Amino acid sequence: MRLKEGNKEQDILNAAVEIFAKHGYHKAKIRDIAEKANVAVGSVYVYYNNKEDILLKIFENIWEPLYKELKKIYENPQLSFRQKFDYLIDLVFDCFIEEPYKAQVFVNEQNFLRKKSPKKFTNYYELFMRTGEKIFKKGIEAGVYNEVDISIFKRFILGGLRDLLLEWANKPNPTNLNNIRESVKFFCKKGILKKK
Amino acid sequence: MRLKEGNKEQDILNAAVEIFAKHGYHKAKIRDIAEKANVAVGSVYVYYNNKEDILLKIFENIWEPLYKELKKIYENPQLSFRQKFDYLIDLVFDCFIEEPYKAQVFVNEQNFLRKKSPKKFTNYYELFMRTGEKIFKKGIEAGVYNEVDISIFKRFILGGLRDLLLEWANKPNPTNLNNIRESVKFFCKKGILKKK
Amino acid sequence: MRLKEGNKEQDILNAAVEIFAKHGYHKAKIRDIAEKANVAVGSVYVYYNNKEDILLKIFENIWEPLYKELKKIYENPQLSFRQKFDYLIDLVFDCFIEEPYKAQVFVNEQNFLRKKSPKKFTNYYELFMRTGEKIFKKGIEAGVYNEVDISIFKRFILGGLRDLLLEWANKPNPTNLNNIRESVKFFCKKGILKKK
Amino acid sequence: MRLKEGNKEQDILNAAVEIFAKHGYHKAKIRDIAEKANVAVGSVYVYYNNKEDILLKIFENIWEPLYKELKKIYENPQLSFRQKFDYLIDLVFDCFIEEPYKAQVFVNEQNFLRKKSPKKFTNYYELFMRTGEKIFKKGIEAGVYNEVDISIFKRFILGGLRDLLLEWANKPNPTNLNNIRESVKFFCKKGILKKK
DNA sequence: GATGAATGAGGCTTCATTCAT
DNA sequence: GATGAATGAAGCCTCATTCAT
Repeated sequence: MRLKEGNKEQDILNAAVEIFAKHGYHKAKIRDIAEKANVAVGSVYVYYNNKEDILLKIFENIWEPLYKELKKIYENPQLSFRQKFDYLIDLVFDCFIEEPYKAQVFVNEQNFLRKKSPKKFTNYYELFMRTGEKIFKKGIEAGVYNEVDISIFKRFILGGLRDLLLEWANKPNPTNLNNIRESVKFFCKKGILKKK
Repeated sequence: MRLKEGNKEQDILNAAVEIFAKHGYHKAKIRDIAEKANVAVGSVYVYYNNKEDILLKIFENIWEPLYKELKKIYENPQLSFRQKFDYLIDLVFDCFIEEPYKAQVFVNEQNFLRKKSPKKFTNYYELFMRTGEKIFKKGIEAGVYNEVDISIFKRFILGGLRDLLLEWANKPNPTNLNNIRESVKFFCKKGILKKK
Repeated sequence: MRLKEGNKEQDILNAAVEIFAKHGYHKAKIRDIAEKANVAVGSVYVYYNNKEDILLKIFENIWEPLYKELKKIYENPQLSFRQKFDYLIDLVFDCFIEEPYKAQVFVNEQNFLRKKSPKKFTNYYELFMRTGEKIFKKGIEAGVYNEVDISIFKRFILGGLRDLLLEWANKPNPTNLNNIRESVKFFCKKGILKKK
Repeated sequence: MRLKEGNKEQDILNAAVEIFAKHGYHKAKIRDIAEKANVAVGSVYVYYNNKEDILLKIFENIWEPLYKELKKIYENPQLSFRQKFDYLIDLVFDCFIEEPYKAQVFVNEQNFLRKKSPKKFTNYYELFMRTGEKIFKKGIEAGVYNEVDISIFKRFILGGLRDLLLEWANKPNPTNLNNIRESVKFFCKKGILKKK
């Protein structure tokens, strides 16, 4: 039989990330994805059921490693809660540092996709959020974190990160991203008001 | 019931906010907007050049009052920087507290619209951001705020607020919004780490 | 407002009959129907939900008058059973005598459509068949017709008519159709075996 | 279970009959046929040039034995014309009595296929029809059959049989088919009108 | 022969926008 | 201004067929 040529499945996914990032999911055309992947239009449908399926796969690929890494942080007894917070932030940034297109898709399409297909959206997102929540909860119990409303705080943090990622992704530059990362850590930990 | 007063322009805008919120800008149909507004499809084009034009108007209507109110806060010598921060947060929440549909459009469509038509996007957004920046700058100079990177901080705050607004808008409830508001103020000012 | 120009709904239907007849339902293209009707492709969807909907309408238009006329025959006390049979046959032939395209669609697409969308298929078909059945039943009770199995006989007759209609429709010619009509009447009434 | 004996060609044909029957020729997918035949898609094209070719082969397989059997009837001097008619009807029913799928394909696809590819359609069909015609002609000359228009009568009979076969094939049951068979013989021979 | 990955032409349908009244 | 019928470009997806192994 005819063997698989190269890795079309991955090529298509990479192309989709770029096309979705540049034009947005709705304006992105399957034809453009296929062309970018050096693949025929029909081949896209050999590997994915439809356009939405591609986007779902992209988010699966984002949230699965994020969750798995966060789990390690959560379960690591060596780390202080201060460190755990820093590492959580690092995790998100590291996920996108070399991949601004992925960052754009992540920021721009998640809300839409979760609303449209909540059943199909990757479970790793929920797992990630719950694990983050558990870290905060333990940190509060340990008296290290302030007694914030965790469910609100976690959304706030993630939302803030998203906007920063997007801005960076429009003019990607690793140095900037590291500046951003440290700034975020600083004011998430210290807040805006100077200690007296 | 109040009789139709012939303010079709506003009826269409209100309808558009709801339809955009429910289906997203791209999936929203002009026909649905017209129906919701009790207006013929053609009438939509009497008042707006095209679909995008409606969305631009919605954002104009959001950012103009936000900017104007923020300017008052900025210029008010009576307010401490601590208060100014609180008021800034209140401003954003008050803008949406009775209008979850508006919140959803605000959160979901701004990035897309700014990217697609940066020239046409309301200037009040930039004015608002710059004014916020000036408040922070002065607060830092006054030694009240920590020396955060303002351009990063402002995006972070706004991003965090957006995600929270969206979550709330999916199950709108004024009490919740006020809880969220106070939580946000707390940890933006204090940070997550407890003072020793 | 813009008024309806001519009668596009009917134009489209007429065009569809011709295109369906020539190419068959499955190979028929909406574009060809639109062109034949001197109408834009989109206009087809102003009047019909989809391709199948057009075909359903065609069969509605065939079976509704057939049923209504047959009902008159059934209820007419002036007619002998011998006449009723002749009139039934005439009814079907008259329905198609000037319209070979309609005959082709009638013959070629009914089975498919009934199988695909039994719920949406016109009720007049069932009504027609039941009325025909009632005529035969009464004719048998009156001792005029042989005691054939009606449910079988009615299908046989209709099936035979269909094939004849199709052959005629491929080379339409009113004279032929009248020959066919009289032949059918003859052997349906007398059978193939000569009376001794 | 009998082990696979490697008769892919026949397996594919059998699978095609079932798939064509269930979905209709146009909606039938080569992939489904291949799956049903436990064969790879490509293998279908080892044995058949294309989809239409499969259908042509199915009809060849139907009409060839029909013709050959009818020829025997025609040439058999032992049989009365009365018997010849009965045997003709039996022939058609026997062809499908164990194979409702084949009946469905026979009824639903012949018109389409003959129209689309008259050149490629099996010659045995024409031979069958001509032989049937000859039987009737001789029966008329012998004064046994009524002087019907043979070319019309043969189409009528065949059309009637088709509709009955289809109805039966949708709910196959050998007993019913034998009832149908006898009914058909009865009224084809006697007609609907009772002898006075 | 056997396989199934790869292809790409083609069609149905949608829907923002236009325009005649 | 108001209307809604009419338009037609554009895109997702299907699937028969091909072909490299």
